[in-house]
Amino acid sequence: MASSKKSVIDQNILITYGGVAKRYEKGELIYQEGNIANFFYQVIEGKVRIFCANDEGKELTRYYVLAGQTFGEAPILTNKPYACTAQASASAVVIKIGIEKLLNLLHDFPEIANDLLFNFAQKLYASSCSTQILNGQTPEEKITRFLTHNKKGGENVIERVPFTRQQIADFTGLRVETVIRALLRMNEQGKVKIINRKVYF
Amino acid sequence: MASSKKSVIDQNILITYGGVAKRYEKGELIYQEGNIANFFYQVIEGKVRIFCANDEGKELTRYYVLAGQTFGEAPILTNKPYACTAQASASAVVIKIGIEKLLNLLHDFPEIANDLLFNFAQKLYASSCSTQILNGQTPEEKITRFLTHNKKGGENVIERVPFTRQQIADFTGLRVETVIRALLRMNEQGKVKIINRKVYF
DNA sequence: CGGTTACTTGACTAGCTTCAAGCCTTGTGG
DNA sequence: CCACAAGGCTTGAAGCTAGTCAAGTAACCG
Repeated sequence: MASSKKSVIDQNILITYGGVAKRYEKGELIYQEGNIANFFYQVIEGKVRIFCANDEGKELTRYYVLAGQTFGEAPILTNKPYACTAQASASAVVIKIGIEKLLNLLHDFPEIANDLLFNFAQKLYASSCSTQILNGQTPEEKITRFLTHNKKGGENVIERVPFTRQQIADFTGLRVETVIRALLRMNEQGKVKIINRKVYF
Repeated sequence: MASSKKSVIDQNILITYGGVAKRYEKGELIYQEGNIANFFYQVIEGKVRIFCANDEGKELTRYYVLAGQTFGEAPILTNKPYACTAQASASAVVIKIGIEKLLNLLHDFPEIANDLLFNFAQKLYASSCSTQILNGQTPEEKITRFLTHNKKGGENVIERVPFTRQQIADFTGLRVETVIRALLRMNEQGKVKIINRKVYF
């Protein structure tokens, strides 16, 4: 089995140092907000959604973790309870590894620690961006920021938005109806294009 | 000059590798949202406020950086424009160092890279917490989360809240009046104590 | 073709923001 | 020691708008 070049940490190395793979079915929770953090995770297959819930149970999507990417790092390294909940958003396989084992691994492979540093920097940056989204005053502003941050192409490229209105709502903290009405206004103003219910930005 | 034990990176090492110290007066901007990221910063003295502004100019405080702590790391390591603005919230001295010089430093001092990893983990965690604050539905919920995250003592300790109502507003994205009215309700409900205009939680 | 999911629309409401005005507290200078 | 300025805090009234609820319609998928 060739190691995946895209993984933050080579999965064979994770296994060698005591990592354990496990499959989670769609909707299953991997850990919950408030739980004591015991493991560091890396996705092998599928997709994991990280979200936090407020008192009324409304879930705000923080981000999705794809194959090769890690999650649950911050709480385990800072010895804090998880601040978010991790849920398999489709059938997923993840490797989990305890803190001591991870530290052994990082000790033996300093270049992985270095990779992790850059990886953390990316997450920090993404986190700043999502704060910007939530700081927007109007739904239009929040949605525009969200769409901008998630553009693959450059500024002048118009591309199909790969999110449902519900997903946009979950990322921006708005309600579906609000997202729909805001997108309609933005369509009239030419800020987005809606063709056959598909959104282009 | 003895090196400060509390600094993320020993300031003498920073200087040796080409870091430059500079003083900023109260209110002065160190870098602005959208600027190209050129430097990594560490505070020597004073306090720096990191905030992001929305289209209407309303500023959301992300966090304050105290002496010994770093800021501006994520954008420079990911080669992105700054997502926030950094402003001296009191007269402050900061050291700035370019990316190549920093990478040389990290290469020569792997243990500093390791410290930085834990430092990043703490920032990521703090970032998750501030997202939770913004995800709160009601002002009460936002304020409670903010106060909880900023408690020094344990759950059962009641202590003076070291923030003005305006500062709480800037952290939670609310308006002063809303914070005042929410705190009054929370006082009636026994969730906080207001004695002589000082808030205890 | 039938069931499920995604999207849409309208009416109503709650509550945060805004604007305006005034009060209290603290620190400073004469 | 007092007067005053400045910043922080408080209050009230009014309006806007996102949230909520309810009832649909359209697209997708097996």
